[in-house]
Amino acid sequence: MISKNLQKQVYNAVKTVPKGMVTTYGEISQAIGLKSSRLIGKILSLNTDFKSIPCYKVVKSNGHVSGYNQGINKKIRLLKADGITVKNFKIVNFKEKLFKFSGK
DNA sequence: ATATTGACATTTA
DNA sequence: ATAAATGCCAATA
Repeated sequence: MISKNLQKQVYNAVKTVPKGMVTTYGEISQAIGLKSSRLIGKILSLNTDFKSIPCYKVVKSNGHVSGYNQGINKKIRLLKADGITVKNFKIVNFKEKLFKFSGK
């Protein structure tokens, strides 16, 4: 189990991502103050509470969409709904869609 | 204390 | 391009 405090930090970070933007596990981990992306994936997997946490905005650093308990297909669909173009499980213009917390 | 695992990232070859 | 190795944090056995 992950400390709820960690989860809370992850949720906060994900919610900070503006519409039409996505983020990566690495960015979130940095935003939390860690350097490991694995924690993020695990925490999100424990919750997958897409009602409150838009974890569909979280993708891999290379722009490849992965990880979604509800189904990767669903995640892509949600991304498209946010204005993100996904092509063959990859985000188009990923760099332009990537939102960096880097900072505060 | 160590070993394993997890929706991963980065570097090197 | 892919494959292998290393790093990293937290929880569990």
